[in-house]
Amino acid sequence: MEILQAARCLDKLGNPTRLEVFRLLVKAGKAGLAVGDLQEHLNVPASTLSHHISHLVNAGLVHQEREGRVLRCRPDFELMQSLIDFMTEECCEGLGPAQESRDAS
Amino acid sequence: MEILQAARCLDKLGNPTRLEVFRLLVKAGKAGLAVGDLQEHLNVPASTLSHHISHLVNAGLVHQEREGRVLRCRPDFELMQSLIDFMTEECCEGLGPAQESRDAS
DNA sequence: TAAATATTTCGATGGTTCTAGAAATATAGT
DNA sequence: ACTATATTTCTAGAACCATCGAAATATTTA
Repeated sequence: MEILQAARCLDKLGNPTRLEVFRLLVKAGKAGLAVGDLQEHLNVPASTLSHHISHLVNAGLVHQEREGRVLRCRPDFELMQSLIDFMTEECCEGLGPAQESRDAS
Repeated sequence: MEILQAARCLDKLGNPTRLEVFRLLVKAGKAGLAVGDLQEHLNVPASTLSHHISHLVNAGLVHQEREGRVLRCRPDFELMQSLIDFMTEECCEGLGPAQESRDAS
């Protein structure tokens, strides 16, 4: 994953409401949740929620599919894993006990 | 880690300049980098850079220590690991092959 | 076609963030 | 004390984001 895409995803997940939305979707598993289900969990008006979901969709973190009257939202697990991999590899090296900045003699 | 703290960290890392700052610090290892070192890598004015660094410091992702005339910045590896753990546990379950949403019969 | 349900789009408002130049502060060396 | 270096704080404007009510759109059922 490129750094700009990572920053974009992190930015979207950096809003408490959106992070909670994403978390609820993940907890719901592959079946995901309808927008209305999310609304019941999150004390926000429909228009505000819709706005936040569209951010997540734009970033590719969530996909939507219409099922009759309801819109089902599913998280993109692969993208999330890519993001976590990026953070681990690019932003968290140096944690291991053997890691030291080699002295530049 | 609580969800609000996670959101705050993600929000701070969600800016491309700040993400790059943090990444550079991680790559530099435990020794970290001085603000001036960062400035040479990142094409931004000092005041803008300082502003971004203070966001990272406020979130606890970076610590600063004065060394003579320069301010040395070090990433908080533990906090970053906590954030990655949060994302993995709270926002990425469901990836394993055996994971399915159990039918609520 | 009308009514009900689910969700989005529109529009306005207030707040926050980004950016960057100028001035201020801190430290070290002369 | 003065100068140079390193970095922050101040200030202001532009851009962006969150919020939410109202109106619009999509779908199902009567």
